[in-house]
Amino acid sequence: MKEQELNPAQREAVTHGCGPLLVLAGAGSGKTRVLTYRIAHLLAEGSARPGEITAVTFTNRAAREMRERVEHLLGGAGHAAGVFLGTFHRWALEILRRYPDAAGLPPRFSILDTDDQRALVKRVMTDLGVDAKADPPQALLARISAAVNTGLSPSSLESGGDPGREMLAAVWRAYRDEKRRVGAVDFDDMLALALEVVREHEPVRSAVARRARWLLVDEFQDTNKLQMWLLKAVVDGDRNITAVGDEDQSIYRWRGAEIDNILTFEQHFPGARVVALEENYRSTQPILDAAGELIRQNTFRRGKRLYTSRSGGDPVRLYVGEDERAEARWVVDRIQELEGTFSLGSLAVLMRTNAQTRPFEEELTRRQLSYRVVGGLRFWQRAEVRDAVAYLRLLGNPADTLAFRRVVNVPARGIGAATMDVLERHAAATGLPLPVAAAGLPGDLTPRARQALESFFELLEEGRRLRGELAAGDLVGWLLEESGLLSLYDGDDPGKLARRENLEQLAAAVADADLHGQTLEELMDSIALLEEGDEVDTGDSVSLMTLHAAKGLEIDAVFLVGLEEGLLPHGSSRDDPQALEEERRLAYVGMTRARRWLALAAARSRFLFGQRQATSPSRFLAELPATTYQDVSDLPVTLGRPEAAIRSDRPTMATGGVRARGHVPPVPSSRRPRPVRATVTDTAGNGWRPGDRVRHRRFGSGVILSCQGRGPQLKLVVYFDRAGRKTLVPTIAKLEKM
DNA sequence: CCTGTGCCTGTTTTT
DNA sequence: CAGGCACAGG
Repeated sequence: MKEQELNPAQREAVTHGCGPLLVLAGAGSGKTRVLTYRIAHLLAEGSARPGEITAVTFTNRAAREMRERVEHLLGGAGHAAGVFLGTFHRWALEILRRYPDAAGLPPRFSILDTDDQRALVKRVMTDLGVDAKADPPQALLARISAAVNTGLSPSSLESGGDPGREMLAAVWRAYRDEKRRVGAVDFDDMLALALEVVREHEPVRSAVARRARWLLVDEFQDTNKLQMWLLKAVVDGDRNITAVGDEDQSIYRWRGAEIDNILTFEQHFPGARVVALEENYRSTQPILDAAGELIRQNTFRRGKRLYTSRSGGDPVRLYVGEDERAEARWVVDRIQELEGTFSLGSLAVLMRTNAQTRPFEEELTRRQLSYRVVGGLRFWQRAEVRDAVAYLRLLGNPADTLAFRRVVNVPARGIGAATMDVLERHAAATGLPLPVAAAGLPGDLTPRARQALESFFELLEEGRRLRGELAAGDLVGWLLEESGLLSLYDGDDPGKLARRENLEQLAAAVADADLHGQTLEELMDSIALLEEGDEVDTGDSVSLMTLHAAKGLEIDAVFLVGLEEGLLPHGSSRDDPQALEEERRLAYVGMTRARRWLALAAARSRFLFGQRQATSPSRFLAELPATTYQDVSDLPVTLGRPEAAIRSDRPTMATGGVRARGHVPPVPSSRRPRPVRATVTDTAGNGWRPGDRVRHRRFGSGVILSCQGRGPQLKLVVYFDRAGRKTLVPTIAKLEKM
């Protein structure tokens, strides 16, 4: 261990002994260095055995990087083999994979991706008779996710008689039941179920705690409530938790991140030592000055000031162009100039939304500069790859309804809506998961459909048999061939060729993983957990990416573009002071990625919404003192403070930085449940009775089989003449008596 | 049962 | 401008 390579604050953090430790690590202050040295230190000193260290990050990229650096410090690959080093989700998933019984899951439970989630919620909504037009499934899913991540349950939403919340609770409950039935978990479930298991099964908890006797958490500012509870549940004994983070870089509030977790760390872990890292080793002084001035405007922070011991550096540039094409032209002009100094691979254009890449792509293409869009449509998200993965999921989990629905007719086998209706009805009648019911080949199928289903299930059976015999890569190859997935893309138009290549790449990836000793199950977990930045090749091309995707990166020259009201800060944060602060942090994160060159850019008009619209410069630009940048626009630029910024509607803070205890921030309007129109046709007041004939807008007429619950929670089981058995909540469903 | 067309609507970030 | 959805025609 070479501890002399650390500055005094870093050394203090690295060599800290037992007990909670909070490291407030400003941007570029050596946060990863502290984490990796601390792990290496614990091992080298003999304080910890590898199997007692659990280090949790937010991205696979960070985990991988940390492992490499720890192993390097310890003298080579494999030296940190026993250390758990992975993302929160991977950690939770490992707990669930090891103790599926405790979580009430089948041994080979599937993992739903966002598309599956949306499809399932949509389905559940139609079953409940909720109008998907009024409430898009994604919106409900987002609210469910927010609720899960704050530890709520469906019943906690039901009080108060708000029909919108009741509807949400009903959808949530049905969605949850459906996942159970299907034997699948979604992303949020991983955390929620892991927490549940750990809380309710002491042997599991203590096993996890032993493995995490030394617990280290990266990017602590982005932990949410569930994650905090999970950490607290497994930290015992000496409470050796090391949390590293920077409140100024908290950018996942919309996903449940609680900036309070880092602001009030000492209340959660009394007696914690706090170490602040304020010396920046990344950026030049002008960049730090501008970024510091911006973030100073935030109130939800502890407050710190980064400094660097190096002097000099290029001034920060500001360019405001006529429109987004002028903005792109200016940026690419600079890129061409900088190409002499930096390699293309160390230049990046950062933006708020994915949609902003287009003009840059066009301009870069025009000048034949190579670029890559980080996190566009990702490999594992492509339709053909997801189809193949769905087949694999079905092999492992015969009850995987989502996977079944996805591929039962891919390639087309003549199983359309009519056949699916028969199957759904059969599944509802027998109470079996859809694919299991379908495998029983119910009687009222047309001969053609029966034939098609039969061969589909034979294929799956054969696949399950071959799983034991073939190497995983060969199994996938066989599957692609036999299922007809590959031949779907026969021919040589470029689209088909690309798809075929993707499928071949999938088979290659599986074969490769196989060689590395991963089972097919493990590989599929990895696929499900794969994310942003994981497939970034290190080729020499300019990166275009969102600010979120840039988190944790270090880039020689940064262009932060689209600094306009409505974009950055984004329009969705308009009425919410906390959301506005997060937008400011987002800009701050972007600026502090830059090592040596930083430019800020905006356009005066932008093509949005199908038409050209005038835009005004971001308030963040007005917040920068004119001395912190050099305006190089070819148009006169006036940076006024927009009305919203002048209105002092920011919550008041205790002086000194940390928010006053007990202060409850106002509920942001965007989070407040929106009233939803509920058609209550039960105006007579004497309710519904079994045997009553009813009519539903979509399902037609039917008869009530049974009633459960009362009041707004009343659920009816109705047998519809056309659509079969459905469970409906009459306060939500448009149901009328006949 | 599958595919193509045309209308409508809704726009953020993603482990 | 895009993607989703409903409907018509093959």
